[in-house]
Amino acid sequence: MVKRTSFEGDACPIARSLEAIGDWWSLLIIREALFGVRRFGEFQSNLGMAKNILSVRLRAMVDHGILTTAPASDGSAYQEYVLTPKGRGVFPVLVALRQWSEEFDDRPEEIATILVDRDKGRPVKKLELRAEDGRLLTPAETTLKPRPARRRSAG
Amino acid sequence: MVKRTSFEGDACPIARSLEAIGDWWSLLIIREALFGVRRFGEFQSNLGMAKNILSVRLRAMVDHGILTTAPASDGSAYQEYVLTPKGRGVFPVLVALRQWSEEFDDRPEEIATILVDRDKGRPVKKLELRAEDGRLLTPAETTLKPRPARRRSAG
DNA sequence: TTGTGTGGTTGCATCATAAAACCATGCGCC
DNA sequence: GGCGCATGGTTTTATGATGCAACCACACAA
Repeated sequence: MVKRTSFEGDACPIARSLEAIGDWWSLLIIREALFGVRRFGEFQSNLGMAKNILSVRLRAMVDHGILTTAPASDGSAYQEYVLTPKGRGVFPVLVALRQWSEEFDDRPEEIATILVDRDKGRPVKKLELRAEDGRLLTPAETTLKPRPARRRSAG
Repeated sequence: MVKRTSFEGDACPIARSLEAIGDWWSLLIIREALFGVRRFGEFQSNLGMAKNILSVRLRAMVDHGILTTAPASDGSAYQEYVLTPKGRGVFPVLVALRQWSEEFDDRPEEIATILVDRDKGRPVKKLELRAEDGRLLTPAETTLKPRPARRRSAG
């Protein structure tokens, strides 16, 4: 197989996420969707991507439960693509990517926008990883444990 | 050009991040590196990926300042690949991907590991986006603003 | 019926990826 | 000091993914 090695059966949750949204376009499509974009043509012109690729990606994300097709909404007879809760759950990933760029990009002056708290107009805080008791955690202060079996092994 | 449309000059920081780490393997390589993997062969066998691709990815990430090559460390005469601060800064992205999978994966029982606080052995908290004053923010409570110009326009 | 706009699908050229073969170096061994 | 083997890659070659352009389908209007 010279296929693009699927991570579908992988036990690592990171690999499993990448299986769904780890390609070039999906995260940008979700970014647009979070801004309220719903129509095929709007995705296409905003992202400047090929229509066939967009078509394939939208369908894949619908299959993954990230998007849903809604029959209409503003009168026109075409369907729309709206985020499911699973799709909206990608938001922290996008924020993490954004903040990584803001912190480490070699040409930060080329970054056009900052993410702000809508109420105050002030930049948001950096995402922080905290322990159950609220302690800030560095990567080294974390570790992986085997997932505990579900009670009754989920019959 | 039928190239894989580069986002290099894009003003969106998310696109810029994806330009560097948005491909199939880079994030998994960084995941391994955060676990302490440093050697070519170890990356290769842990990830089960083709050696040529690994070679290309490692070089690209070195070029991007995510990894550095260290001449040696444990006696053997080969070089190693170690994360830079920029590389370690990817950690929140990986955590966000992991948590997305944990929350929304269709087959969560296939996820093998959970991320825990090393001290207490307890699961870490979900990443949260907060305003400057500490208020929890939903996507809808955020917005984008043009980046303010640097003082003196960085003459 | 023709024309236009939206929402796609199809065809074909090109690029990226993957597997395997090959090459280079270091090292144990005799 | 030549032989085999492990490590760390590079080259070769086949195929899947991507991108552009052209085409098709449907709704609506004149």
